[in-house]
Amino acid sequence: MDAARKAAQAHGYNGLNMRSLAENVGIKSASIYYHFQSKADLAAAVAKRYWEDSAAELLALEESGNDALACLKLYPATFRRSLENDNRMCLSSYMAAEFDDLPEEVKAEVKAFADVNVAWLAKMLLAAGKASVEDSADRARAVYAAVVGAQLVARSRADIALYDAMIKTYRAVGLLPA
Amino acid sequence: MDAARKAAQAHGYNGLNMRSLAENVGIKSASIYYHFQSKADLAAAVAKRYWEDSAAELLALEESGNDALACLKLYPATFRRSLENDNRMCLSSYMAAEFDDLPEEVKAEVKAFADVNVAWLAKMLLAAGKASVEDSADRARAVYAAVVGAQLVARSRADIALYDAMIKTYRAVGLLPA
DNA sequence: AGTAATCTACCTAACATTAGGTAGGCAAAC
DNA sequence: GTTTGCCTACCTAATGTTAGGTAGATTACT
Repeated sequence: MDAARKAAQAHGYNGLNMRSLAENVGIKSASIYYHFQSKADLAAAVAKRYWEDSAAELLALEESGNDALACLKLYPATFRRSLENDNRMCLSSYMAAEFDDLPEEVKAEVKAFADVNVAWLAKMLLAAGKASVEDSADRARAVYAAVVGAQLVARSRADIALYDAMIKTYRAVGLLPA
Repeated sequence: MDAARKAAQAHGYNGLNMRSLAENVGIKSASIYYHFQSKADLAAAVAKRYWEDSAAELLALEESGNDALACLKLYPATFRRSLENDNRMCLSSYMAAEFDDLPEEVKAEVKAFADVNVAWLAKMLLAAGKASVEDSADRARAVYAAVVGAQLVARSRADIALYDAMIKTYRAVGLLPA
């Protein structure tokens, strides 16, 4: 599943390949079917674990003694790590592009990732006094989309500095707390 | 090429398929190879026309009597149109996700689209007094990334209202002129 | 304790389908 | 009469997936 996640973060659902995945893990592709019913099933499991890990990471951040403002400042780093990891991108972002061609079961998990992130951001924005109860959800979605976009653009140039520059600008204009 | 563009906007380079493309146009897939040497060649041509059309559209906007500020206000509408068109997305954004697996010739055209858009945005931001000479490029890239991200997120929910809400928030925080 | 049954995690070999791509031919247009 | 645009009929490689089998560990039964 870890290898599958990495592959999907680099090549998407469509580019995820049972044979090379198996090869990476050191087994034959047929053996994958002992663990997962289908490629869709595998991808759904991977996407599920992906947002669960993200949720756990965000919760840990929240409970690590950092206040809401500090958490918000650290948020872009979570997306930066994908780029650091061989210029990969967020699994959910890649699959958002492929969305119309995704099996239903995968779609649901992809949505969940965005939901988890937006909900966390909304909570933090509210707690940090950066948004009101009414607009925290909207603000959170905007922040999420902007960060996702920055990652996508930076990836297409394989340039993390570009990501950093965009995040910096988001902060300068007040989309993200400085 | 028009059909290929539409297909690529919905399914990406990887999802672009010579057979169904030919079928859509009413010819056989072999006949495509009379016009284009390869799938990569076709995709490069499509991507090239795509950014050329975008450049022409932005130039037209600029020369239509609108001032820089008005142009900036209209910019998000260009990305909105893709969503209006059967929930498609920007060709360049989709291919930015697929970037590592793209043929060299296609990569170049995908980059060109972003360059054209960022350059235009930088020019407008500067002219509208929304950025200085030093930071107009950075600001432009941030705007571009944010809009791209909003389109990606909205597409994954097939919800244009979501796109509008995010653009509205970008304006509220000052990333885009209100 | 020793044997039988079952489970685990993989294998080889093939399946059907789809992909991009090619060779050569045919008909209309210039 | 050559160029244009398309065709039929393939090819090769790759895809997800299945069938059938196997070595070794685990469990159940006598």
